[in-house]
Amino acid sequence: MRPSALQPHYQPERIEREAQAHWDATGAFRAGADAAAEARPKYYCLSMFPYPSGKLHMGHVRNYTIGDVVTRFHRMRGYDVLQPMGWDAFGLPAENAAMANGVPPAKWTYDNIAYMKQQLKSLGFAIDWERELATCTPEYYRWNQWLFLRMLERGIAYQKTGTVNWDPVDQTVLANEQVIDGRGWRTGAVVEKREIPMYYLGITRYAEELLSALDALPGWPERVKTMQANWIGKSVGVNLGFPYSLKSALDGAETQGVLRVFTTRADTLMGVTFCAVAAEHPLATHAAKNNPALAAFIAECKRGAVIEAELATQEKKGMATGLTVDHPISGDRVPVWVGNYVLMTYGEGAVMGVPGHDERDFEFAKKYGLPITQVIDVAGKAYSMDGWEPWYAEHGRCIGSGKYDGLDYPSAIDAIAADLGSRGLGEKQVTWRLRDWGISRQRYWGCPIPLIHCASCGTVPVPDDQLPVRLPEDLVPDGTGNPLNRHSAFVSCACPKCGQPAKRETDTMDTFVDSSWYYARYACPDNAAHMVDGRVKRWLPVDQYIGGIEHAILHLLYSRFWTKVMRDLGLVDFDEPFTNLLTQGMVLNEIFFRKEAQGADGGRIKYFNPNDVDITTDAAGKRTGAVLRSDGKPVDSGGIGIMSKSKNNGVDPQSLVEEYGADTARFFMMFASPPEATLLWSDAGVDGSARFLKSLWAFAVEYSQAVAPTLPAAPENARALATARLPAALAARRREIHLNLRQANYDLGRFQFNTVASACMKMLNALKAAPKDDAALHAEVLREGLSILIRVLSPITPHICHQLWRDLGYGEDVLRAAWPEPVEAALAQDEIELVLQVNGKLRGHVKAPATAGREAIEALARGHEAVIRLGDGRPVKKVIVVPGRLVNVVV
RNA sequence: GCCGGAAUGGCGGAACUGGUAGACGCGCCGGACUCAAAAUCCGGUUCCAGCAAUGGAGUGUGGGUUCGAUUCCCUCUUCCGGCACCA
Repeated sequence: MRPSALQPHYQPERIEREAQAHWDATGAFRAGADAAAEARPKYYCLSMFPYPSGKLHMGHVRNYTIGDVVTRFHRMRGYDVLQPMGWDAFGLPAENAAMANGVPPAKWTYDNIAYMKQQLKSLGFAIDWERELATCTPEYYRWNQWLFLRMLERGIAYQKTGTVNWDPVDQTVLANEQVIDGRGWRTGAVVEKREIPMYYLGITRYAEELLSALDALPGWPERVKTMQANWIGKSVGVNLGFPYSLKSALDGAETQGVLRVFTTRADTLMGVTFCAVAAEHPLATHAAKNNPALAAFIAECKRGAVIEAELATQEKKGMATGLTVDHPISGDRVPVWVGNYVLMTYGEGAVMGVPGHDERDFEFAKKYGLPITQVIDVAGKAYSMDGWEPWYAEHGRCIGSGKYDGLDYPSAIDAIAADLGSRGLGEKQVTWRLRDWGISRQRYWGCPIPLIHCASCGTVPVPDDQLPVRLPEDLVPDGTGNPLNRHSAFVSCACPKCGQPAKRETDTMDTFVDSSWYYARYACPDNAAHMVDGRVKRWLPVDQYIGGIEHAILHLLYSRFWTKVMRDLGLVDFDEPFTNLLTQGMVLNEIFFRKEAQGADGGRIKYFNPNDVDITTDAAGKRTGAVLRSDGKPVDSGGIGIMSKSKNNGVDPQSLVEEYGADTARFFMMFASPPEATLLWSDAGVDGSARFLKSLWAFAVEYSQAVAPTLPAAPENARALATARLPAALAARRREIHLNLRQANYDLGRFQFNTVASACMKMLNALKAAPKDDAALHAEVLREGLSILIRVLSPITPHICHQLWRDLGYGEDVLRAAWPEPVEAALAQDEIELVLQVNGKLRGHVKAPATAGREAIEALARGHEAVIRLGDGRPVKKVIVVPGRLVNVVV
């Protein structure tokens, strides 16, 4: 076809508008659009859907550009690609916005979705928008409710109590994020722990499969699999009992009991000098009845943090209960302590204290003067009570353990477990760190839990034909508890069993429920009668899932669990939802804040956007501080952290797109760093990306007439340029093109897009440097080179490539072009240059025919001036030849 | 605290299986064009010594394996992510 006239100047705004209009008009990104598409192999490329927080942030742009590059690359390689998009639309920020602005969360959310969708469109992503979904719509969340009821029927969902943060002033449950230094974020009141009834999903039933199936996920990064395995935390040990008898304070009656503990170090059992229980443990409660000091200590422990990180870092404290239990082997009396470091949620809520061989117990014993005994000997090491040494915790042989002396770790555990078993006081056991998934949230903006509480029938599931339980969309939370509680139209209902007036459950589901199966719904978002249908079979599982590393554990684990539940219900026929996973590194930015002076209960922290902050430097250019531009007064540095609303350190990509265009924004995002790496945001360098695209455009304009009319579209395939007839200098440039193509293809395969961007820049540099002595041959090399460059670049900057492909006359639509492959003949060379090393140090280069053998190269090296000079007559000990790369002479 | 990861010029980063460290780009320096500026183009740019040829040092710290280590092993430091109610 004849090329149309290229605009003389690069006009991204116009090019991008036209390309997007073309894609819209042709329905370019509809997956499975017709029979021809269905005939191609499918490829499901999914990026984690965004929370509609208001505007896209850089993390989104990075995530979705990566997904788009993968999508477009596979499309050109012949796949029928599905890349859908939707909205993780329930959650806390909508309630916070409602409190701040008085706007209902629903309106705020839908407005945000409309704005962000337009932003996504302006970036030119190859998204099939016909499949768009939002989790806050009843059409979506009814299936959360439906599946929850199926889980309830099977006992996978069940009720028990759970601990929450309680703000006593606002009379409301707070998220962990809303607790700052133990105080409520709005009231500043000291937060209390509360035990309330909650619904749980039995993820621990799937612990074994969730762990072992990690091995069947070769397409997942090792680090994610390791994190998940550690989170699931399978440990094999011994569950053992310390018998005790208690005298009732009321009537003096003796009750017999057994304190259960779990340990992976049963071999150290004879070194037990105390036991420690959690503050919530029944023994602690019992002991506190007549012991006000202990009761006060327990109360203090219970007041403390809910968050594990805080529990783990707080000072280890304990108090004796005055109770003792009997050692299960020796029968010795062992004192029972309450320890603030013992977690009620792990194992039995009690641990045996072996200060001789556990660092935490050692510190605890030192602090409270409890005895320490050595019961494990490691050959050649001398034990001392004075200070902890890491080897104390190593495996060794038992000493000071009576009949077990001399046994090694496994045999000691076997012997001790056998003896405990014969007394009915213990057995080997597998314990998991993983806990069941508590999904109840005392919040408005979430999926209602479909239950009804009836005075006579108890808790009754909402019948399937009454689903969905619709969330009223016009409420405005005010921070004092769930507004659903006060909304009688929602709460009041009839009991489905007896018809009597009853109350609807007002807790909503954890938003992780919403995101645990959305990937399946994209296959059939329009099905009003079923959660999933046959179309899932074509698209699922997801071939490539892309999202932030911060989701490595929770979201991905919950999704895997949910998939297995759906499989066991016969809804899907695969075991794992995501075949390949790319964990994108986070986009970080600096954090600036001021602690504002406030009342007696401490200052609130106010965060400032880095865009509004100037860095001050000294004469040497070294950073001295930071000031807020608006008032010139200093702000504190909060270090570097993930871009987030709460830290106000996000950078709006919109301005970047408006100033430079989507292609530049996309190119820079890909060029700045490899996808998996953490990226500290800086827009220094955006200019370079813009310059490259401008320069590419100018180059295409300059040579469009020379290059355009002569050759068919993909000459490296259709009619190979004969390297032999090219002058050497021109052939060398052509070789660069194909070398960079080879490199780009390799890098695309491993998702290293920054070097793909580099390769494109190098290709343009090579084309610019191609000698023009022979105008016809020069034009042919350019014709081929540009066609390769435009196609390789098109997944990253699709708009400019769309336009250039047409205007240079390569074809109608670069989307339908075949992906280029390097031509072997173009890569071949007669003579190669080898690195010459003497004793491992670079001393020069030797040229050799490409066909030269080991001996010939060795001879060349021995005769080299540098080898003779540096060898200084010493005998050559060894010559190492790495074919095609280097020769190293050792003297 | 525990689990996972990262560290390379002034900056972002490259170096595929242990084989030329710093590709590509930014910034900076010098030059061309311009009345001037912007834009663009050309050259230089890890550090130290030297006019140069060249030599030495160098991939967070300290050690180890190897003819050869950014790459493998051990140690430490700092930073980032997760820790179950932010998403």
